Parts: sequence; structure tokens; C-alpha cells
Amino acid sequence: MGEGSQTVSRAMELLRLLACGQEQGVRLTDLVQMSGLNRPTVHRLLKTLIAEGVAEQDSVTRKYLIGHDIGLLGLARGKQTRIEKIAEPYLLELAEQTGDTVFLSIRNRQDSVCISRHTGHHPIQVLSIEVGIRRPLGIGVSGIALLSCLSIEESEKLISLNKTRLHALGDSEIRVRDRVEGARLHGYAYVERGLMQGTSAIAIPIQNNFETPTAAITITAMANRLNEKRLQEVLSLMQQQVLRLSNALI
Amino acid sequence: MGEGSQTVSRAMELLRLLACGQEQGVRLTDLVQMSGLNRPTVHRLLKTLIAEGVAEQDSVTRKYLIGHDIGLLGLARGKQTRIEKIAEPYLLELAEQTGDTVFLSIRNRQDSVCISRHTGHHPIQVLSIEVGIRRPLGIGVSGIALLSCLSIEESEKLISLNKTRLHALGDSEIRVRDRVEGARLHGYAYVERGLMQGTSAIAIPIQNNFETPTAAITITAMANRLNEKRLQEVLSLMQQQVLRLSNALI
DNA sequence: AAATTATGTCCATATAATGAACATAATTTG
DNA sequence: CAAATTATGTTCATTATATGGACATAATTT
Repeated sequence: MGEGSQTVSRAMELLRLLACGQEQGVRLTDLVQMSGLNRPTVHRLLKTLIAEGVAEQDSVTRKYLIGHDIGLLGLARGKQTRIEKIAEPYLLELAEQTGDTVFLSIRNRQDSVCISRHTGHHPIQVLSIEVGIRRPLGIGVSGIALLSCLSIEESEKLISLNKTRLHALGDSEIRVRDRVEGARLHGYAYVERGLMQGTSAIAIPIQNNFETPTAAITITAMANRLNEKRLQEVLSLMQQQVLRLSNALI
Repeated sequence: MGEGSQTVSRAMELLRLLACGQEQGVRLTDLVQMSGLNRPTVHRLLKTLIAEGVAEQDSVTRKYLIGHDIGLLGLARGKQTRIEKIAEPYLLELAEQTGDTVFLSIRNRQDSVCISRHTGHHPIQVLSIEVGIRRPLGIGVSGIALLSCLSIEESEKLISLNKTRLHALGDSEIRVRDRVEGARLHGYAYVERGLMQGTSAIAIPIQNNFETPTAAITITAMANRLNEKRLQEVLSLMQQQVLRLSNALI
């Protein structure tokens, strides 16, 4: 951070943390802990961000959230990101082929952000995460897949950076590191027991050919639909679409 | 201002100015002029904003624009604003009834932001502005309509605040003030010659019943479709829908 | 009701933001 | 196409501003 304005950097870091809180928001204490700044500083910055409309405070819970005006600022740059646009047909086809829910996530700084979601035709869909969900890399299969396609140093650095936040979410550096290693070995990240009871999830990274941001595709389904046998089929379908997508991204 | 972090406020002000530049961006000099800050300060803040991913610089034109990450942050809060959601059916119906293009704009700080657009069925549609367009209040019929439903003091304050930017866009305080006065008198803002040759535009404000943000509905069409005679019909349709919308917003 | 934990504020201090002046690059003009 | 003009980028002494330890208050939890 040698150059530029420290205060602004800190404020932006807070905005990213707020974004992780989605609609429900984040407590001041947690922001303090996760940012490593001290309370008066966080409080003062939040006050300013609120005055500027880019943050808000829930008057009953006192939690802080991303402000309404951020969305308006975002409108200034077209709608979708390049990758989201290009990926759409492949994601749709994958949802069609598997019948399950397909997610696209990208890495942003130390986080993974879900940027699109498509449901399949199977009557039970596992919509574990919403578009816009932002989590520290390492949380969720997508976060593992994203880390697995970075260099070891990069990945280590990010896991270490997220230490505090991983703990806050009941996870640990060691466990994340293990999972990433597994993903690197197999080429995919899999959890038999996903975010919700009885659900499974699988994610594979989209290797970044140069300038496109690192991304990952995830599929969630009821656990019995991602058993040993069907897992291979689904994986193969995912790999095919990711290959096509990778080519389209060049 | 009084409380909080001056530096962060300045940075946010710059982001809003960048948002006005849409995809094409804004020159440093113009940012300097419009913000009233001096060049080194603007430059340093931009450097930080770029490092944080919330601004970008076009490497060929050197112009600065809103960064990609702003959109990602915006995803954290659901999709649409309350008013956008509620207004949608009325806007659709209005587009249906008139056959022309209907816009919804809201006031944000000193600017008007177009938050939705619906096209009618007439074969020639005047899509003068895109969703996301951000302009200083006073520019365009929507900006006039928005000013016309504020108190005189508020309106005066905003026009004065936008002085520099109005000049930069080839307009003036006096002309804006005149137009607002006209709109206040008639209850609508009308230009026979809109953004493009041969087109007309008309906007009416949505009076803010308390907490909902001030908003305006605009219709654009080829000039011959908004002549004296049809103007009254269109106006009446607009007024009806705005009335329904106002009630829905309470 | 007491204890604990979270939120919010003050203000002396030190650090980081500021902006006048300088340097360089790009564009316009004669 | 060289000179003039205008735009962009950087430096650094000065000082205004952000910082964070300490205090105050509010909300939970026990």
C-alpha cells in the first residue's frame, strides 16, 4: 500500500467487508476484527460512508450494510461483466444437461463473488447461495476451486490474509489448505455435505487464460444426486462446458 | 463536511463524477474542475480508487471511469430499488398505452440517475438515454422535473452547486432556473427538441410522499408524436399512471 | 440486577493528506 | 513539423486531518 491514500483504501476495505454481510449487515465489532483497524477509526469511516450513501446502518440491529447508492454507481458501467455475458449460454446448457443448479463465481481480491446462477429442471433445486454472495476465498467449494487454480504462493498468501475471517466463520487455515490441496490434485472441489443438510456441491476452476478474471463453476444438488456414480457424469459435463467456455474467453 | 473523513468524502464525490462519464470516462482536468479539488489531490485519490478496483483508467485516452468492482459490491444488496420494483407494472402499461419509450429517473444527491427504461410498440423508439445515465440535476427533462418538485430553496441550492458542471455541459444556471420555473407552473417539463434532432421529450415528477426518493417519469418520442394535440393525451396518461404509482408507494 | 459485551465519542498526538511548484507527456496550432 | 498550449503526473515541505488510547453510554447476556 506504499502509494495513495491510506484512508480511502481502508474505507474501500470496509465496503468489501460490508458486501459480505449482504442484506443482513455486519456488526461494528466484526468489522473491527476483520479489518484489523481499531474501533474509532472504523466507526468514523462508516459514518462518512453512510453520509455518502454508500453504506447504511440498520437502525434496529445497529448492523452496517452496503448502501443503496453503490448500486446506482454500478449502473454507470454497462450491465454484466464480460465473463458473465460469455459464460451464460454454457451455464444454461449445463443446467439443462444436469438438471441441477449451476453457479458462476469469480475471484475479487481476497473474496469469491457469485455472479450468476441458473436452475435446472429437476424438481428439487439447491439454491444454497444467491447472486452477489461474497465470501472469503476458501469458504465454500467455489472458494476452494478458485484458490486451487492460483499459484501456491498466491493461494497461501490469500489464505493467510483471510485467517481472521475464516476463524470468524468457524473454519481454519489448515482445513482450507487441505481442501485446496485436494482440489489441486483432483481438479475439482467436492463436499458431500454442502451448506444445507443432505446437499452436496462440486466446483471446478476455469483456468485463467491471461487477462480474464479467475472464475469457477459450481453445481449444487441433493446429496443422492451427486453420489459416486453420478458424480463422474456431472464432472465430465462440467469439464466439457468449461473447456468450451475457456476457448470462448480467449 | 463537519464530521467524518474528508478524504473519503472527496473520494466518493469523485466516484459520482466518474459515474457521470459512463463507459467513456472523464478527463482528469474535468474532474479537477467539477470537484473543485486541486490536481494532485484528485490524482492521488484516483490512484487509490484504481488500486482498490473501484475506478479504472482507459490506457489510451487516459480518461478515468467507474471500476468493475463497484458492480460487484452493488450485487450485495438485492437487485432493484424499491421504487423500481413497484413502478415496473405502471411503466410497462404506460409504454403499452403510448407506444413510446418510458424512463424512470430518481434524484441522487446533485444528480439524476435513470434507473429503468421500457420501450413501446411504435416502430420508431427514441432511446435517448441508457439505464444508469447520471447527469447533474437540471440537464434533460427528467432533471428539470426532479428539481421542480423540490422546495425552491433546495432547488436553488442544487442548481448553484451544479453551476460548474452545467457550464461544462454548455448549459447555465439561468436557463435551468427558467425551465424549472416553467415545470413548476405546468406540472411537467417539456422540450420540443430533445437530445436528438427531431425528437421531443416530456417528464413529470412523482411527488415524494415522505421517504421514497424523489423520482420522475419521462417519455421520449419523435417530435411529430408529441405535438400540441397528442401531448395532452400523453400527459394525461402519464398523470394517471403516476397517480396510481404514488398511491402504491405509500 | 449485575456483569459483560457492543456501540459511540473525545481530543492530544503524530501521521498522512494537502497543494504550490516542478516535470513530463500529449495535443493543438501557426 | 516545430513551437505553443494544454493535459497528466510527481515531489516534498507544511499543516490540516486521521488516528487510536481512554472514556462514556447503550444493549445484551448471565
